[in-house]
Amino acid sequence: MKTRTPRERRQERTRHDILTAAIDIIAEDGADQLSLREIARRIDYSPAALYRHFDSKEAIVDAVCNEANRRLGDSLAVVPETLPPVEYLIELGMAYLRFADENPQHFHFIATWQIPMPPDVTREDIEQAADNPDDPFSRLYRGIQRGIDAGKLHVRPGYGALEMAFSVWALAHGMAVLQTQRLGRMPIDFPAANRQAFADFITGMGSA
Amino acid sequence: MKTRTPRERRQERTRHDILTAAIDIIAEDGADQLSLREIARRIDYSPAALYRHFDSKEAIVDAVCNEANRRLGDSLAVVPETLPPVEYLIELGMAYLRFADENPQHFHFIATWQIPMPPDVTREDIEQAADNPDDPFSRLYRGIQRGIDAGKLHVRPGYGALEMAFSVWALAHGMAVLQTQRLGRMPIDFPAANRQAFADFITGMGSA
DNA sequence: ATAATATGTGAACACTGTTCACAATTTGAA
DNA sequence: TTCAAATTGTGAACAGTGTTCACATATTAT
Repeated sequence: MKTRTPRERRQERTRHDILTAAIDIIAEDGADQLSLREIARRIDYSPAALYRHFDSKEAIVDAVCNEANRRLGDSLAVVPETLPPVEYLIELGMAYLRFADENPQHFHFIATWQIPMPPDVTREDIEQAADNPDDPFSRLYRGIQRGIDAGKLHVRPGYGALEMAFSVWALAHGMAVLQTQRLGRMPIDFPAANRQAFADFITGMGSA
Repeated sequence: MKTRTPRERRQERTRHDILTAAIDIIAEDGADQLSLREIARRIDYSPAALYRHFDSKEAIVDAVCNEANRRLGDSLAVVPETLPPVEYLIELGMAYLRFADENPQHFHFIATWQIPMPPDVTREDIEQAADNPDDPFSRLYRGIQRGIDAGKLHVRPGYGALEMAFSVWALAHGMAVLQTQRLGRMPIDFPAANRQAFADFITGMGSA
């Protein structure tokens, strides 16, 4: 049964309207202006009606986060995987920063919101999840492994692909947070400096 | 006139009580449980009374942020400045991460809250502020400069001490954010991995 | 003693997320 | 077609939030 009933289609459409309204509010007025009443106002529903489609505001915010994460994946997808490993990792980081710069509200939202982690994540889980072609972290993870395979990144005891991926992610994330929220007005040519920082970090990870 | 009037002493004490209550609430129940009414309840005032001492909740939060920043400065101060530059920078980063790990609520608060930056910051401003011995960023900045002077860090066109300090700060900040809020349950030996990442980054910044 | 200032309060306002009894609609089956 | 069941939307209410304001009290300075 691939085709859905009218009711399910309407339900899906309403869910979509709610999320679209939420995303618009965030983009226009910022995340702290997001309220159930404002969402309801925009889509001509009563505030209580939202509870027929989402369990809570938190559920709506989670859905918005997932959508933002999907868009981040799209932004990272433009980096061609045919690039040599080192260049690929640098461009991946730059794409991450571009996303944060062009969608500051959404990025701040992602960066701020508490995402509960599944309590136990094993290395096997991560290996398997790495197959997901669109997941942002998986993209980075595969890029790191290509760098290792090409001999450009140097594995050390207790410091393998996962640790490298985490560290590079942390560098990019920290840059994005500081630039969008805090130190963005410093007299720095951020794109140039960021590119150099990525290059230095990857160089350091490749030294014997 | 160094000695203050009784009224000023009471005023100062009340301000201190308010901030202490706010910090306690954050430490005990988390930043989202911080409300003026709960602060007032704890110090036996009416909510309206807080407005005789602070302009708004935001003003209270700003003061808490400053206090948290001061404590961060204390945590960084334990790293002896007599260490060789590279080791000093690594230990400074580790101290930053230790602070975030041991005061997750306060760190999340600092990391989350929007601090408005003075609109224009010049290099001269930063050079002067670098004299402040206790400011966390200044500490890092001076450590970077020691590394440069010792020939351990390699200055490039458009990538000097300020850019290096910003990048190292970003790496540490990103690690702290991800570990305390997001990926802390990954199967990684974080202290060891973080140390290696700092070392790699600094190595990379020293390569010709 | 008196006028000026500072400090604290209760009540109210406009918000927020959430719940709930109730009505209207849509659905699936007899 | 009829009828019961499930779904969807609503207004009202509740407890909570930050904030304001007229009013009373207490402290200071003249």
